[in-house]
Amino acid sequence: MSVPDSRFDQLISALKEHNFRLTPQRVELVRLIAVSEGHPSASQLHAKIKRKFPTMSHATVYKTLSLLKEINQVLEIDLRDDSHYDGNRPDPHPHLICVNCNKIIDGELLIDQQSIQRMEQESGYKILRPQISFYGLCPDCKEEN
Amino acid sequence: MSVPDSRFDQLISALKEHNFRLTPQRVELVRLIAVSEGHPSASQLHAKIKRKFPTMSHATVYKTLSLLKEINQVLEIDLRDDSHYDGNRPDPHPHLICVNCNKIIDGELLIDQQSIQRMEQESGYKILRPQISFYGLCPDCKEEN
DNA sequence: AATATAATCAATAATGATTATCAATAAAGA
DNA sequence: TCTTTATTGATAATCATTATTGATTATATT
Repeated sequence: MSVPDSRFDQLISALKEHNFRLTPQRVELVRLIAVSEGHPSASQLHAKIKRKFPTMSHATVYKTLSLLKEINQVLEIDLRDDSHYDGNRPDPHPHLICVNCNKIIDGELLIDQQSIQRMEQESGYKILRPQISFYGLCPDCKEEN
Repeated sequence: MSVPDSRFDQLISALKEHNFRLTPQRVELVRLIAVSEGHPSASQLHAKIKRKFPTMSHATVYKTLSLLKEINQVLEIDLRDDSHYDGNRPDPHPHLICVNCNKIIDGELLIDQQSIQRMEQESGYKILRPQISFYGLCPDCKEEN
């Protein structure tokens, strides 16, 4: 009870809370997300899940990721050719994205909650999902110049 | 001299500085960007520029926008189906994007330069272009629930 | 001016991630 | 077990963006 749930359990609970059905495909995708390191793309997740569910289609992966995104359990990292997902840290945080090799890592940046509230008040928007991307050069690609 | 250049002049100067040629098509696109209000998409800019240059192709618009993006004169706002551009405020600032009607407005958020430098040091990345998007509901769409 | 070189343009086709459709299937609760 | 209805999966469609290529234009050099 006082022990924090595993990431897997958190995700499953979130799906239940929102009355989404727990299909085997979903459970497996959630498992993959929970154990994933880094920031896999939809295609990469699809490739992995096909080992257990050879008939799994792209559309299903996309739909499940959309669900999880909507209930704020995964962050989407919009790249031009290929969205990636962060399933281990649902809290808003920035990503550093290499414009040369596309490597993505988590960034640490204190996001002032008060500033966000002020922005909501001034704009009248209800903010649902922050997406903070810093495009630049990773250490390796920085040297290649 | 002490009077700040117009946005148009700034953009033209930036292109010159980087030794990009000033073709009539580019000058016109820059003009459209300088006078644009809001956050036009590549298609919208293309539609406008076709009035003066009926043969202008999409590719040329994209290439010119890419140039301007690289020299940090326009911010790209990556939406899934359709990138939009902010050509009037090249300084990093957030955008509020309605997930329902796609309306985009500028946000005001003080981005602590020190935090960014710290993030660069910790990660080893060289940050070139921040992109900060807050997805949510605009005032109109907020009510429709 | 004339020529050589390089940049840019425009038209077309190709790419490829994402989404729509819809019949078949299966989860969840009675 | 039965019923309801969300979900799945196969297929095809969409559509922004990019690649390609040959023609055109600007720039530099003589």
